[in-house]
Amino acid sequence: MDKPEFKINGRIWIETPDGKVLGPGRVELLERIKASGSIRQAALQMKMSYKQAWDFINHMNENLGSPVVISQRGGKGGGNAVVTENGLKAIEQFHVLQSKFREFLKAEDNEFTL
Amino acid sequence: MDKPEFKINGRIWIETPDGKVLGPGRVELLERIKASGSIRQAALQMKMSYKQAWDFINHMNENLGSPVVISQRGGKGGGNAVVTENGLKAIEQFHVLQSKFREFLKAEDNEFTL
DNA sequence: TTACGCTATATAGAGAAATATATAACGATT
DNA sequence: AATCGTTATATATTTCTCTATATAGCGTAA
Repeated sequence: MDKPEFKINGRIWIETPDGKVLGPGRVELLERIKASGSIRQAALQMKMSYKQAWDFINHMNENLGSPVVISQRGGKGGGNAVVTENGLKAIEQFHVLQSKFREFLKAEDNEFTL
Repeated sequence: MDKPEFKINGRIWIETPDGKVLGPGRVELLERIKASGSIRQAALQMKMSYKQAWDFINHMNENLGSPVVISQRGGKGGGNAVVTENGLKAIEQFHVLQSKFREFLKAEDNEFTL
């Protein structure tokens, strides 16, 4: 049969009254900062401009209760960035949500047929 | 405490190997075409350019198995557009999905706290 | 004290995406 | 035949977003 294959897909994020504050991209950014200790390197890895990465982090730091990344300039290596405890919790909790969402999508995947 | 209020939000859509083919906006467009009998009027109501509306419809017609909108030019009123049986099914099924998704979001809404 | 590489910030520029505009085609109605 | 409002299509323009670029600030280490 030439029935087209429809796939249900989607995206979830966390928002405050000020708008989106955390989503898959920002979480990946946090994880890469955690791994590399550098905003710049994380941005490069994701082929994202440093400015965008910095804007994301700044926005998260200001809207996620307490900072998720603490950065310093100067010193060994020129500076560094570390993910805070709060940031680690954000990563963890978003992963849980994302996992449940994937289950939802999987469960509904055969529910759309024309 | 000044714990910020986090809201989980998201978006779902239907896609084929060629990309997104149906989402909340396109469904609303179909509904307005159904109600008005006009692509132009539906686009105006949604403050969307006619071209964008037409492109959406064209893409849906070509990727949703069979056409969802049939349009004619000339004649009484200058022309008209009607939503097909297939289009009605698409609207209906997407609403079902969307409803389940809202339930999912609601259920998970307290699951993100920092 | 100089060099290094990163953070921090502003501004300019490129690219993409949406909109606006223009034009042709069409058929019932008058 | 002339009119009308819409569909259909192409092109130009605008708007927006992202990227690129430039510059300053910083502290450790050589």
